[in-house]
Amino acid sequence: MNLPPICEAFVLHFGEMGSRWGINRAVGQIYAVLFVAERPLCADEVVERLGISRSNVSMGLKELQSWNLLRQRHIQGDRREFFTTPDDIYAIVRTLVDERKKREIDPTLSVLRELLMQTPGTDEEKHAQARLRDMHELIELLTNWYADVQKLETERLIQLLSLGSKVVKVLELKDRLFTLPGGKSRVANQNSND
Amino acid sequence: MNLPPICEAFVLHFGEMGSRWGINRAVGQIYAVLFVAERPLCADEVVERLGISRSNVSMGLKELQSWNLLRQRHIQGDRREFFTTPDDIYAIVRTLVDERKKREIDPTLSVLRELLMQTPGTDEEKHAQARLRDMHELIELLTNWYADVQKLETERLIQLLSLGSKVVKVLELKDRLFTLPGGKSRVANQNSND
DNA sequence: CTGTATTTTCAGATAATTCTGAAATTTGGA
DNA sequence: TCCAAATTTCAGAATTATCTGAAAATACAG
Repeated sequence: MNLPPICEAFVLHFGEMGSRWGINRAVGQIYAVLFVAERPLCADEVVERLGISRSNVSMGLKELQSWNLLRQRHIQGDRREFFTTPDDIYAIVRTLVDERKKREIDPTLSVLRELLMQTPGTDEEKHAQARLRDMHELIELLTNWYADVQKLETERLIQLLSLGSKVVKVLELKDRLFTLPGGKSRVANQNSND
Repeated sequence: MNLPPICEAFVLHFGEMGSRWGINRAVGQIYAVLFVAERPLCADEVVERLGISRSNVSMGLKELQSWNLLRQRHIQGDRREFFTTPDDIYAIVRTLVDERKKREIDPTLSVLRELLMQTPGTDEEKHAQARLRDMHELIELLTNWYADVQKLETERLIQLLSLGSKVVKVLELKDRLFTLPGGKSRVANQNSND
């Protein structure tokens, strides 16, 4: 691997981590190399830095492109294509989450919905459906939250995340205002599940 | 596969999805079978339902246990061990996130910190460190948010998530209150990054 | 302690994924 | 159009991961 020590350590770690997700080692390493590079690199430069075959890099770049994780650059008078990762790391994470959602969550939701439509034949199936309903509800809660929060500008998102659970103080206040002394909520809570 | 249609469809999908994460197909299927089962199952019952070898089930159960994803039950006068998933799906997701964080995020954070301590030898390394610093900062923001929110009771968590970006209205109000007419924030924002 | 039910381990078989080099294709300039 | 640089494709090799059956280990009643 033809990289300065800091970059090499990062690339190796990132490749390793990538392989714990659905992404294979080479693809993870290619992304890491582009992520730390000062300028866009062409495929042959990636080959040189990682010491893997040209065809492997070609396939890896294609895969990363299918995830929308790369930007392409053309340099005047040069036929090669150059690749970078977006400068804005928040944009990278948004893309990553969007794509994983599209590939993993959405199909799961549609399977769950389909199975919840079916008429259970036995008590066993009835119970299974109840479990799937819980799962469906939770995934919807999470994806709706994400869809909502995703619309925010990065600065607002950072504010929101920095606040963490302190937001709950607002909720507690709201509860105090809208709850009768007995403890029962005055307003029905659509997400209450017990 | 010896399961009613609804269960079978779910188990197959879940196994498929599991294999896109670091988890292999059999392990995903074992978890799915236990998740939809009406009562705790012993290893042989899992074998019967999935049609895979006894040893594969044994290894799969061990792996799931190392993720803290199973509860064990002993039945009076029965030598076998019975397994279930927790009833509370929120508890399941919390465990899942905790474990993934422990295995993937924490090691990454420590690699990033280590690399950021090193003295860069070249401009290339200096630039790489700047990128790693961005990544480190973002991961910290996300994990701190999670650590904070994780402490909430499930009902509060649901409230918080249901609110989504509506929380931001509070932030906007806060900004209006604490911002001078010129537009510059009156209070320094520790997380501003532009 | 003995015998049996149950679980675990692990070497080798099987299957799946990843990687490569060579050939085919595409691209853009002359 | 033709040529050469650049990229992509793909069959088979190399590597990894997964699965199995048989053997070993463990647990527990009597």
